[in-house]
Amino acid sequence: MQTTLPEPCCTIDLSTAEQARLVTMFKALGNPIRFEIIKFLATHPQCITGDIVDALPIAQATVSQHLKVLKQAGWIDGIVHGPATNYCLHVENIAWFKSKVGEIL
Amino acid sequence: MQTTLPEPCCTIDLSTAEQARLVTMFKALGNPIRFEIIKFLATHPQCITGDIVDALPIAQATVSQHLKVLKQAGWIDGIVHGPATNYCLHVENIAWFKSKVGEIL
DNA sequence: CTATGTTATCGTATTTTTACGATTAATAGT
DNA sequence: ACTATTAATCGTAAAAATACGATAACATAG
Repeated sequence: MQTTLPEPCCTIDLSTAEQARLVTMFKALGNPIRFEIIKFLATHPQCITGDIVDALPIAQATVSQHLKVLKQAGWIDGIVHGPATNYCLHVENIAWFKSKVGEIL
Repeated sequence: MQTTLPEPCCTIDLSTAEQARLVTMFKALGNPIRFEIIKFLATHPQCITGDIVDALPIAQATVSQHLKVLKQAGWIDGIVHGPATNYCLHVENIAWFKSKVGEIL
């Protein structure tokens, strides 16, 4: 009953680095708190860490950790402004993500 | 130096259930092996579990587990055909994912 | 220089994910 | 019914993610 492996119907053009970057972006948004942060930033552009902390039911240290993950994944950008940090969505990377997902799926 | 929380610039229309579903889909693809499986299915439509196992460097039990995660997340569909299972991408759910991501980001 | 406000990092406990071998389940062929 | 083939599930060990309090770092105000 074993069928031979069908020939590929097409190829996907994606470098190892690009694929790793995509997986990292998927992983970063695969967490309810981080998704909430992205949603918050989408509706509240240019807010500081404290605003995000206030909007969430978790400790400041944990929020900071999640922001780090989102930043390293490329979803957000943090600009230090005085003692505070302004966070915003990284529009270029988000566009790249959507474009690549559209190519593949 | 504390700024007041800026007013939301817009709202995002997303039910709790939809948001949970999106997070689950992001999480499922946030794993290198599962991403590879999706890529494999995109280029090799209608193959069986064994084909996927052969294409990956991990044990059959682990592949089966990953397939379950992808199926529960809605990325793929498994149709039992004799002793084997044919897997394919769940095109409707994928379209839904892309559409929602486009709305939000 | 000191105090304050803001955020990041450290150390750690708990939970979740990942991977494996072994076993079970289910179907098809003889 | 018996055997072979295919895939899912079980039990479990190891690794990674998540959350917290405490502390450190850094800029600004006084």
